[in-house]
Amino acid sequence: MAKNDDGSVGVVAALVRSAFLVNAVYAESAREYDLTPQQGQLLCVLMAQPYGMGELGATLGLAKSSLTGLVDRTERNGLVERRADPQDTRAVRVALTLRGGRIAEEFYTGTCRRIEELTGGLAAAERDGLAALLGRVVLDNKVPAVFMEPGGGAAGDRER
Amino acid sequence: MAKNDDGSVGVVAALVRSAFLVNAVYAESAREYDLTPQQGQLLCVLMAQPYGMGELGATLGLAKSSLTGLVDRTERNGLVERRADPQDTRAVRVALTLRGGRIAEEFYTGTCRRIEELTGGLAAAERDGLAALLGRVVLDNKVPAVFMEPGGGAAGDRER
DNA sequence: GCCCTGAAGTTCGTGGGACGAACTATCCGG
DNA sequence: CCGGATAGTTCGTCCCACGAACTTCAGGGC
Repeated sequence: MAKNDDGSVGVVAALVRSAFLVNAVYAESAREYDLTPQQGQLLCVLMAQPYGMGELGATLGLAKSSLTGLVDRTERNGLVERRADPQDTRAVRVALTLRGGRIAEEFYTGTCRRIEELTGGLAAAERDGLAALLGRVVLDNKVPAVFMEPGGGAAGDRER
Repeated sequence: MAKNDDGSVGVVAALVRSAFLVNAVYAESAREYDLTPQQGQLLCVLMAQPYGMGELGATLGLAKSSLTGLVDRTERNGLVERRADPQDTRAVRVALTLRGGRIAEEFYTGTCRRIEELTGGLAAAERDGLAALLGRVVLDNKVPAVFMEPGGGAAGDRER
C-alpha cells in the first residue's frame, strides 16, 4: 500500500486514488442499471434540465463527435431524446425520456448510496470537513455539475 | 453550479466531481506524453516494480483480456516489455523499458504538479487536512497504489 | 508417474467511446 | 444578399472494456 514514510497519504496521491475509487464505484453502479459510466454521467447531467449539444459537450468535456455518438447510443436505448430547438433550427436539445428520467433517478440515488458508503470510516464531523475542503477544490476549479447535490434538483423538488 | 442551498458541496457530490476533475487533468497530462490515461496508469503502477498479469489486473481492476490488450498496445509503443517468469513458464512479468521508465517518471512528475495546482486555493494546513481525510477514505477502502507518493518510490530512491 | 483441476495468459467477437477532419444546414451581422 | 461563424453529423481511426473459449503449464492426489 503506497504511503509516506509515516504511513499517511499525500494530497496528490489521495486525489488520484480517490478518483480511481470513485470511478470504480461509479462504473459498478452504472452496470447495475445496464448503463456505461458515460451514459450514466449523461443522464445525471440531464436530470437538471435539457441541454443543447454545445453546452452538453462543454459540461462533459467531450469532442462534438464524441457527444453525437454518446447521445446516439443513449437515444437508441430509449433514455434520452433529441428535441428540435424552436429558436434555432440547427440546434437540438437533449432531454431525458420518461424512462430515462426514472433510470437516471435510480442510478443517481444508488450511486449516492454507494459513494456515501465509501466515507463510512469517517465520523460525521470528519465527513463535513472533507466535504468543505474537497468542495472548495471543486468550486475553485469550476468543475461542472456532472453530479447533483442531494436536494439540489431542479425547482428544489428533491426531498432533503 | 450545483450547490446545496447554503452554497456548499456535499461529500458525495464533492467526491464525484473531484473525480471528474482529476480524470480530466490526468487525461490532459497523459496527452502531453502521447499516452492515453490507461497507459499512463499502467506506467505509474509499474514504476514500483514489475508485476505479473494477474496482479496487474487485480490492481487496475481490469478483465484479463483488457489487460492483455493494454499491455500489447503499451509494448508496441516501446514503453513496457513482457519478461518470462523463471518460476512459472506460463507467466510473464511486465516491466518498464528504459524509455518507459523515463516517460513514466516525466508523466508522473508532470501529473503531480498539475494535481497539486488543483489545490492552490487551499492553505497548507487545509491541504494537510484534506490529505488526512481523503487518505483515510483511500486506506479504508483499500485502494491500490495506482499512483505513488512523492518520495515513496521503490527503495526510497525518490527525492523527497 | 499419471491425471485432473486450476491457474496464467491469449485470442476472438462485440460494442462503447474518444478524437480530428470534413461536411451540411442554419444564423446573423454588415 | 453574402460571407463568416455556429450547430451538429458523418467518417475514419484507434483505444478500451468484457465474456467465452482456448492453449499451456503447475501442482496435488492417488
